[in-house]
Amino acid sequence: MATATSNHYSVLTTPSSAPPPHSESGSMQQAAAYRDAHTLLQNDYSTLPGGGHPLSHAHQWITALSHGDSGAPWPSSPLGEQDVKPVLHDSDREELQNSSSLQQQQQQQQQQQQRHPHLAHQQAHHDARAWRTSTATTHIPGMATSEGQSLVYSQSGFGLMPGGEQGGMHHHPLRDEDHHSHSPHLSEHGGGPGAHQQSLSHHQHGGHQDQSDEDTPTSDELEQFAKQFKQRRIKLGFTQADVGLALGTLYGNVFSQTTICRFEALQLSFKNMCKLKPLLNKWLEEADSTSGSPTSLDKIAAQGRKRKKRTSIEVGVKGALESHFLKCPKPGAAEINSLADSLQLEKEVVRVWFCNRRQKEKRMTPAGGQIPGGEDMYGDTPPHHGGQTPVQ
DNA sequence: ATGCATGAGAG
DNA sequence: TCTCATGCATA
Repeated sequence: MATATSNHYSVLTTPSSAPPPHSESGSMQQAAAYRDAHTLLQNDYSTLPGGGHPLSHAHQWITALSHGDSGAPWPSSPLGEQDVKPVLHDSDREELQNSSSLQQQQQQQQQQQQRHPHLAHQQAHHDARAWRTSTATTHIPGMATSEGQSLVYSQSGFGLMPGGEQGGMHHHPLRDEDHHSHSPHLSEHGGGPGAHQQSLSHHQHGGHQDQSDEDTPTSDELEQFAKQFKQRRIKLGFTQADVGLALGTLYGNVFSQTTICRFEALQLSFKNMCKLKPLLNKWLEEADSTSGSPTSLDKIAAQGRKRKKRTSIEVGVKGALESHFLKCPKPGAAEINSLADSLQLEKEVVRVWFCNRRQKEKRMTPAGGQIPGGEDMYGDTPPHHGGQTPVQ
């Protein structure tokens, strides 16, 4: 049946100290102490015996940002050197951004760094799915942008939103909602993520507000950029991981190889793509100008955190899950329970599987060949909460 | 390159 | 609880 992790994860609790890093313990009780030998071996996870505060890896720096950009924003915690991030050059982000040279007209020098005590609003109320289905429908209304909410990510600290401002970026082409039964998808980028060069370069702005179209990347622009980026990156001899780390030194915002990869493959949500683009754009400039010089790429030690071992779901089980997904993308707790029971999986695993599955459907360039614009996908149609109903 | 997982934030 | 951004671990 399921592989190693069906029952319990290797729990090698150290006899000395093993403070469960999980602050939450509502749904996963047993999960309080995964300690995988692998993890422990690969990364020197010191479980902070003293401080004991479960820092959430990358999220640490939100605290640092509050200090402003004083060189090395890394709090590095009281532990000293567990994750000191040597910010080599604290290049001025402002100036560099102004000098956008080789890229498009995208200039968002307006990066106001608003550090609230909390930095919230991670999810704007817009729907970021199917962002490349630009010309989806004809209706595309003005879409009142929620000006009030700052789209500042809790993680971005700086205003690196493409909109320059935080008030005008929820107007991407929303794939026709589920209501629309028609979708003149002209995206004929046949072949998937590798052969898209479509020409839907048009702006979905109904010609209303919005300060400038330049700063709101269209799906097409993003595609082109991603492609171009990858090309340059490879030409310069950098790996995706390198870029991720470099972003850390440039912005204090480290990203993993995974994220870079997904960016290049356009496997992120529109919003996410927009957020990352300026960063990567800047990196390109940096890398370009520095090409030839010994760019000191630092290897930042991986932050520690115990992770549950990845559950490998068997193909058969996966198939079953997919079948259910087709019928009901959003199963309720009860259904998840029964499913988990019949499939002999943990409820959490099933729940997460569905979550991930939904996410996968939302990003474009779906693996399954789900071409955006190909009508509506599964009966998404969440008949509730206007929270995610973008079109207003 | 991608599958499963974590966690913040919102409802 | 869900979504969404993100990443460790792995195929």
